[in-house]
Amino acid sequence: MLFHEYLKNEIFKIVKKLLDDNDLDSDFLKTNSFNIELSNKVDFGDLSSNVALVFSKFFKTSPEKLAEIIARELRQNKHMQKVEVIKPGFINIFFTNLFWQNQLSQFIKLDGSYNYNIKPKSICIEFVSANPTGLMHIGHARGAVLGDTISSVLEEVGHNIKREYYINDAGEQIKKLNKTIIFHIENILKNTTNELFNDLYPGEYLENIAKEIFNKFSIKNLNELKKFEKNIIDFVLNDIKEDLAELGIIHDNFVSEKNISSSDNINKLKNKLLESELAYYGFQEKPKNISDKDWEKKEQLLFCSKKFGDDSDRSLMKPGGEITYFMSDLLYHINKIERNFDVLINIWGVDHFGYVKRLQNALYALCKENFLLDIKLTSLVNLIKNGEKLKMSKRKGNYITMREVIKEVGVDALRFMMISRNADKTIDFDFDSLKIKNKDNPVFYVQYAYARCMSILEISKKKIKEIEKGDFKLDYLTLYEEKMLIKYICNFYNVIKSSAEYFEPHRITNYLYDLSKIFHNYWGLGKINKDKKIISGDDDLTKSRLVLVQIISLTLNKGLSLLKISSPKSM
RNA sequence: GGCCCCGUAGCUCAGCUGGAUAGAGCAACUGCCUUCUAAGCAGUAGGUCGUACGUUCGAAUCGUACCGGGGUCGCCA
Repeated sequence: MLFHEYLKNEIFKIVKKLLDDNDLDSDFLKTNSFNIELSNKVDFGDLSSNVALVFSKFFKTSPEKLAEIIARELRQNKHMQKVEVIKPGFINIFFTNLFWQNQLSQFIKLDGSYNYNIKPKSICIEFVSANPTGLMHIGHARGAVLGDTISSVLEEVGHNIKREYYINDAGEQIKKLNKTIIFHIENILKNTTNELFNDLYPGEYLENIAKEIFNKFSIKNLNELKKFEKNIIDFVLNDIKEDLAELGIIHDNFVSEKNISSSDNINKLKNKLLESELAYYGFQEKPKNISDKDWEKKEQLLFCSKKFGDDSDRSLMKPGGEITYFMSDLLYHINKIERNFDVLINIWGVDHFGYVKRLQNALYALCKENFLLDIKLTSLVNLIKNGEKLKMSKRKGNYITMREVIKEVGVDALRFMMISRNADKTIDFDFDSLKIKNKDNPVFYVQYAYARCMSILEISKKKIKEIEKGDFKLDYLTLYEEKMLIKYICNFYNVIKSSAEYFEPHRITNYLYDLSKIFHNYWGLGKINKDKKIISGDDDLTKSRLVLVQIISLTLNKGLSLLKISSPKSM
C-alpha cells in the first residue's frame, strides 16, 4: 500500500480504537475527514497530519493532547523513525529509509496502473462546439485542450467518457454562411470584385472556401449552387476537425443541431414546457443594453426564468417561430439525458455564462432522471506579442487562428499553457516566452527533465538489462533528494485523482513541473559532489539510482502522455 | 444598474478546498562546467495575500460591505 493510504489507515485504526475504548460516538467519522500532507519543510518530517486538529472537539480534549495520544500509538510502528507533535496539534512523521525503499518497490510493481478506487460513471463531455462559420481561434483552443484533457484524466481514473461536439448547423449563422459563400462565388462567376455586405461574414478564409467549392463542383451558374449548400458546412467543419486532430483531439460524436431540432422534437418540448407551466406566450422586457428604437415588442414563447431568480423571462422561440439558442441547447441536453449519462460536463467560454443557470434550471425542472450537469467556464485568452496585447475582432474578420499559433509555438507548448492555468483565470498567452527554450517555459523544463533521464538510461544500457532481470537493490537510496523523489512519485495517483475530482488538469502540469524540479536538483548534486552522481563508482549504488531514474522517466512520460504532450528522448 | 469571475513578491502564477514561519519561475545580485545534457544547479534579496469588519482554537481560503480590473445581461451564436 502506498504511503498516503497506508498512513491514513493506520491513523484511522487508532482513532477508531480510541473511540471504542472511551465509549464515544463514531458518527462524525462519516462526515469529517483529516488530511495527510507531504511536509514542505524538513523539520516537519516526511508526512504530517491534522487529525488531532480536526477531531479534538469530538474527543472533548485539546488538539495537542489528542495528537500526543495518537502519536504514542504511531510510535509503536516500526516504519516510523520519529513521530512528533507540534504546537497547534500537528503530527509530523519521519519514516525510515527502508520504508521509502519499500514504497518504491511497491510502486514498481504497479507497473504504471494505479488503483484510484473510484466508482466508474458514464460521462458525456461536450466541448469546442465552435460554429462552423470559420476557423478555430485561441479561445476555442483553450476549451478544446481543457475539455480533452479533463476527458483523458477522467478516463485514466476509470470513468466512461464520450467526447461530444454539438454542431450548430441550423439557424441564422448558417444562412449567413451560405449567403457569404454565394456572394463570393457570384463574384467569381461574374468576374467582379464587389465589396462584402455588412451582414455577411468577413475574411479571406470564406473567400477561399468559396473558391474550393467553385472548383470542386465546377459550378457554372448560381442555380447549381443550391445543390451544394449542405456541403458548405462540411468544408468548414473539416477544417475544424483537422485543427482538432493536430491537437490530438478526436471527438466520439458530432451531434447535429439540424437532427436534434426536428419539428417533432420542438413540438414535444414546447408542449411539455407549457404543460408544466415552465413556459408561456408573452412579451419579453426590453434588455438594458438595447435602445428603444431597436426594440420591437413581439409575442413569443418565453421560459419562466424569473421563477428561478433571473431578471427577466427568456425567449425559447423567436416571434417568427424559429428556435433560439437556448431552446436548441435544451433539446440537445434532453437528448443527452435520454442517453442515460450519469454526468454531463460542458466546457463553455465564459461569455456563455448567462445560460448556465437557465439551462440547469430548465433541465432539472423538466427531467426527473438522476443526472448531474456541470458546466465549466473558461476565461479569456489574451495573445501577447512583443509585450503588447494583440487586438482582434472576429466580427471584422481579423483574428489570429489557432493554426497560426500552433505554427509559431508548437502543439506541446499550446497544450501545456492552456491547462496550466485554472479555468477561471485569464490567460496571457505570450508568444515570446513560449518559444524560449529555458526554464521560463515550463513545457521545456519538464521535457528536458525527461530527456536527461533518457540520456542517462541510454548510457547505462548494460546495467539496465541487469536491472530488468531483477538484479538490483534499493538499499542505497538514502539521500534526502532520493526520498523526496520517491515521495513525489508515489503521490502521483493522488494528484491525478484530485485533478479528476475537481476537473482541474492544471494540478497535473504543476505536479510535473515540481517533479522535474526535484529531479534537476538531484542531477545537480552530482556536479557539486561526485559521490552523488547517478552513475557513481559503486555498481550497486548506481543500479539503485538507475532504477529511480527509470521510474522518474516513466512517471514523467505517463503524465505527459496523459496531457498528450510529447516526451522527447533527447533535446 | 443586476449577475458572475479575478485581485497573492516588480512581472507571470501555485497554494492540495479552513491549518504550522504563504511557495515557485522570470527579472536583480553571488557562486558552480577537465565532459552522467550548464537548454541546468545552488545561494541572497523580495509579502499588510485589494481594503474593512465578521465567523473560530486557527482565514490567502468561508460570510458581508466597499475599492480596482474583466465578462455578461438579444428577438446573435
